[in-house]
Amino acid sequence: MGQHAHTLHHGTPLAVAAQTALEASGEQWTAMRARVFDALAGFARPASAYDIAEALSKAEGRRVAANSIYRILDLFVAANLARRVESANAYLANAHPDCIHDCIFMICDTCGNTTHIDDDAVTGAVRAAANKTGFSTARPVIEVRGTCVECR
Amino acid sequence: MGQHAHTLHHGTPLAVAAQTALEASGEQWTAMRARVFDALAGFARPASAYDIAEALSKAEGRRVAANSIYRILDLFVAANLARRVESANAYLANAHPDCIHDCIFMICDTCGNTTHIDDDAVTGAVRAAANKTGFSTARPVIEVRGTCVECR
DNA sequence: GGTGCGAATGATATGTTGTATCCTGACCCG
DNA sequence: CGGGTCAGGATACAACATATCATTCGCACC
Repeated sequence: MGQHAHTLHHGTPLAVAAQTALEASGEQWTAMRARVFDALAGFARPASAYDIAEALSKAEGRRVAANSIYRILDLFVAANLARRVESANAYLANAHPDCIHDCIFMICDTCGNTTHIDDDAVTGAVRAAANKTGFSTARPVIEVRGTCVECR
Repeated sequence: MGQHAHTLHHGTPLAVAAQTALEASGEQWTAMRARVFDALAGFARPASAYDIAEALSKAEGRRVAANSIYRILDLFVAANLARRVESANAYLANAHPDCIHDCIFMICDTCGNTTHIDDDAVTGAVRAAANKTGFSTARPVIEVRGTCVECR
């Protein structure tokens, strides 16, 4: 198993790690971006851009438009601060922006809770299987739909 | 590698295999379903429900609404006649509806061409990794975004 | 032959997700 | 001051997906 030590952040330390990572990729850590990150991290489950727009609109007492959220989420994904869950059309904050993995998401079809594992042996096998056909892998999307322990 | 012999169908034999598989799952093979299947199979790349609706509308000289297509596609996916490509919000005809796999799609970000491999060792490893955490896997979504041989 | 039923499809409306375009305001720099 | 760049706002629209009710058709049954 490709296990290794992670620095897992949450709460304010997570936001700090996110800021560090975003700035490391040459982008600014603005107030708006901080609020979007906090909102995203505040969701227990994958949040859509519209979920975040709504949460922010409520919190700030003004209308925040979805396209602003998309812009910022795209930035976050590019900088590894957030991940897109393709099969849910939604996003998750990344708890360890400092290290890069192809991660495997497990999405509960009943409650929506989503966890992930980083298993480089498995993700590496997926990449290898694709590359063996001549395909050049940029980004594996590995998600597992099913039922979580609580909902079993 | 979990390779094994497949009966690969295309053209009319594929439609016949599809009909057989759909009827085996207790559903009717109607004229409309046959047309949707043909339209889907006629696309080289993953096709959205709207792509199919448009193709059918043109071919039949009448407006075919998207919801009819969605209904039929859902049926096809349930009966393994078609697959949904989650990261593309689109569908592909299954070239061998007779046997069931967790398959791995490779989607070219440049040209959109999509191929797949059936590698039970790899997909089994994904299922196993998820199940080891207590998660109960129903359906792995394994898709690889990247660049195909031609676009390299 | 009429009648009632269920399955498949049609018509329409609406909800959700994602982009495009143009504009404003802040900041920096010469 | 004047002009650049960048973040974000406003608006519109495109693309994807579902909900609801109506219609049609085949078929069993009387």
